[in-house]
Amino acid sequence: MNVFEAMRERIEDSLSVAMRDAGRASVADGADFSVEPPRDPRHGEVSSNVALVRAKAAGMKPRDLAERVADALAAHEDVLDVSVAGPGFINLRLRGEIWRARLGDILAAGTSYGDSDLGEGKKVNVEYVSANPTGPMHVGHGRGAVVGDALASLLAKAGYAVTREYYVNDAGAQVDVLARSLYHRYCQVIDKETTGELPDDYYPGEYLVEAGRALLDRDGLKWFFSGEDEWMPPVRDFAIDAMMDLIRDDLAALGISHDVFSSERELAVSGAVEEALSDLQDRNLLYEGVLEPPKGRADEDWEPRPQTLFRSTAFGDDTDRAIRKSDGSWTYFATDMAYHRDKFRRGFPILIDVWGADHKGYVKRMQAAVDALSGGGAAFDVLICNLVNLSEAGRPVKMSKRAGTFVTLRDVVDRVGKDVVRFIMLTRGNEASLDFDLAQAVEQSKDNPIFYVQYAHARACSALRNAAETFPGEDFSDSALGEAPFDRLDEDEELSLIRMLAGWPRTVEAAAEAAEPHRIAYALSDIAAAFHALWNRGNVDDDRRFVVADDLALSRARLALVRASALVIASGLDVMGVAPVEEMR
RNA sequence: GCGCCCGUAGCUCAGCCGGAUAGAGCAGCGGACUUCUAAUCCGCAGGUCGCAGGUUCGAAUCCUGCCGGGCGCGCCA
Repeated sequence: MNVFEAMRERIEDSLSVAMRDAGRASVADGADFSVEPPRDPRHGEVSSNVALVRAKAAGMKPRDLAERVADALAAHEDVLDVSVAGPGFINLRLRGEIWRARLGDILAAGTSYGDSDLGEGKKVNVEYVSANPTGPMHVGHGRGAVVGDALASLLAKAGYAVTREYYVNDAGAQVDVLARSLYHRYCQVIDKETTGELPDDYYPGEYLVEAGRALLDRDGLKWFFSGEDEWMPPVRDFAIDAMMDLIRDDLAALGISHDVFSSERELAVSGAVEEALSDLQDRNLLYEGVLEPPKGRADEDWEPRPQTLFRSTAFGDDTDRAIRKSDGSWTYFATDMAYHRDKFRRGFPILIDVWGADHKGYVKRMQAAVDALSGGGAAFDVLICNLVNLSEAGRPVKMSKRAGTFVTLRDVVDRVGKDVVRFIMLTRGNEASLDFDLAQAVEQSKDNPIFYVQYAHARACSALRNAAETFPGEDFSDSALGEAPFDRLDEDEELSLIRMLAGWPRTVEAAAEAAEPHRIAYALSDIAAAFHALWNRGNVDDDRRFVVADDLALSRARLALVRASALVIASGLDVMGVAPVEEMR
């Protein structure tokens, strides 16, 4: 049970009662008012602004309406105390049992506590990573990967049917360059002397030397004496496969696997682009035109050129967009439009893309395109992930591909571990830039949020281990603790932690609705803080330890709270893709 | 020039679709350990929410205009 949602319904009922008693017509219902824990605990346990929001429609002063609703609420058995405060807030205190009973819910549900049907099983496609298959992933890609993956898990927890998708940009000039780079390495492996140095515009990474050897192993000297026309297609395929293997390995190291990989090239050859454009053509959204040069920027190479344009300005874009290059091939935008149309037509009414900050300027045109191609039927959202600034003990890590000092995502994951990387990547909103300090990330102190949260979980496990020693033979399983006498939990700090845990379903839903997985990290930090505070009381006062040797019943009740805290933390870590630890040693 | 993002305590940042006296961590100061791991906790101090208007019962939040910073701006993906 979600206490706040349950109270929302009671407030709705009380509102109707109040209106009827006042001789007013009932006001249309809806979720336009808040039911939430107030920031200041002196304002009660549950607070609502319903009277402020509905006063106008009710034709009453906010405080008058609040008084009436409060009177109706006061009659409810679960409500201990109601007051009207400030401009017309209704503040409630509930019977302790309402809160305590949530411990039973948590112990019964385990880490699936907080699961919600908010999404009503609607299909959502989350496209993330989509790094070009030209080399290993860098740290910036890693952020998009973690944010996308956590968002997908979050939406799944909130009741959406989520598909995790990767768009492989395996078409266009860059994969040809990749193929040439690989071919060059292949030739170098065979005969370094005659092949010569790697040209400047080729991909320089060592990983292509390995791929070159692998190509030699597979095909022998077959391509060494042939012309580019001949070797390009097979070598390109080989290169893309090799790079995708590399990327999949990098992702696996982060614990990420996608459900669907979509190929740009397959899309281009399947005629999907022509279909999409013909859709637009039919609706008169394509035309031949000449774009204005961008203002305020001197561009020597600018030449006015008539080209096929998509009327994206009709959907809020700043300028219309080209769909064909001068060599006759499609622009990236054209294939990407076809791709998004394809996703929509595969039955996803909700599309979410996770992109890097360098693609921010691309958002409007894609929104315009999805709008046009779905006839407004698709909800499309883009999460932009800002830069990651890597540092080491406060000093920025300088990276240069040429100097060979480039730090890859894999380097970082191998250094600090996947769980640390994932957690750190979620400690900021995705649009804010993120400082990632390699030294601080593994520091064992409260400066390090992942340590702080993991430590709380470990401590909880420790308390349970201790209980098993103190009370040999006693059953401290989740189901046994679910039967503990919760009414023994009557101290303010205990109740305050219980209320925090009871708010977990609300946190999950709010984070999912806002598509902000980082909120989970913040919520876990809050819960960990409350848990640590509770723990420490036991250091000051023996009677307040979780395990009290001469009072089994009290111990069981407290351990139920301890276990419930661990389960909620584990539930949040699960959304983040982080494994909870049971001890820190 | 245009577009998007950002500007909150000395520092790094939260702030849920407008809500009550703006929060947390770090740094600073003062306390709590013969530990269910003190790897933690408690307290104190610290703010014209960039500036100026507007919208309204109420604005850090929404709107407009400035100031300051970042990113992007026809055929690269």
